[in-house]
Amino acid sequence: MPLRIIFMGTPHFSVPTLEALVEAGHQIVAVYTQPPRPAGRRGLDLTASPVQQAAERLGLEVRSPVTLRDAAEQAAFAALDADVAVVVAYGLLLPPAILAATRLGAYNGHASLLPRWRGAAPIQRAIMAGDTETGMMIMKMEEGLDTGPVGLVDRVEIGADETAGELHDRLMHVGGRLMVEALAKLEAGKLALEPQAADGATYAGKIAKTETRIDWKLPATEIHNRVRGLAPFPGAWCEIEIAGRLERVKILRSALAKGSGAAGEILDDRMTVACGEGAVRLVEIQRAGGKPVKAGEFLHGTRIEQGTILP
RNA sequence: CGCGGGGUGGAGCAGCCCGGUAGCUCGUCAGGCUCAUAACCUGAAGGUCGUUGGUUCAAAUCCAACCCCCGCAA
Repeated sequence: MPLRIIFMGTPHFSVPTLEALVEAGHQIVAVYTQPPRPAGRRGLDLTASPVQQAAERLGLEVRSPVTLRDAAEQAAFAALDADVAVVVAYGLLLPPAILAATRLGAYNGHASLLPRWRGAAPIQRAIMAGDTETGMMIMKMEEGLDTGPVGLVDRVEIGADETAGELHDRLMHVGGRLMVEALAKLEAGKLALEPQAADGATYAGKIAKTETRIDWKLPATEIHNRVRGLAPFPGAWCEIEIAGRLERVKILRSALAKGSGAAGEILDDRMTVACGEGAVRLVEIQRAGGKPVKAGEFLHGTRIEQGTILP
């Protein structure tokens, strides 16, 4: 039995779930997403969200209200007479009236092992914290931020060198499958909801730009985790003197290495940098104005002398 | 009209200010050496220097317009 579903999501992460629901034969009565925002360097172009682009490709109705707080929007939502709302990284708070406006309620796909990493950036925070395991959870939404009871869990190992981008891509597909499974159970009345653990809640706050600069005084493992957690977006960065000028470069991939020295010191001709404790090798780098390149290619055009101290 | 960097053989860069026969580190191909934790030696191929127009005896280099890429900021 197909369900009448309202889908709510915005970034790439949400798209596989939308596609999986369509694939599973459900009826998507409307897709809610964040309105097109100016993007790009010229400042003028409005760019539709990835979810909107996918919805239009699939021939689905798209709605992009700025808020769901006013009565008119809530009435329009309720008038869809949906069975369930499926929410994945939508980006807007859902007021109680919305949560209660479908027959079965609103269900959210979240990329962490709740109650750890509630909030905006669970994937990045998990890697930055050095977690070795995370997962996808399907929970019933409540008023609180990611506090609802959990219906399904799929645990996933985090590789020692895995980046947020890679983990993101894996989890979004896991999330799609898990949501389809959850809805099948829900429809059959077999979705058991369990309250989240009382202890261990942490919040995955948005990434602030002050966190993206690499501090070479930190231990190597922390720097490596930060590089992984911020790659490919927004990217951890540091400054390197190139041709006599300090230039900002993003570090998109690193590896833990042996060696020690003053924090920020280049230890060899392979971009191994001493940290406050231990060392990391810079593996993939992007100069301002350039595209990402392997450290080897970077060095073909730019000599970095051993003994240089990075600020 | 938000700020800024850039488009040079397959890759990453230099050369541009001070116009005059295209350079560096790699890669590729051929041969040698031989098994080297991103080897070494010798030789070779490969470029309308983003596009269009202008200035000039001469333009990668100066001028104008346009296309594309990227960093910051939103």
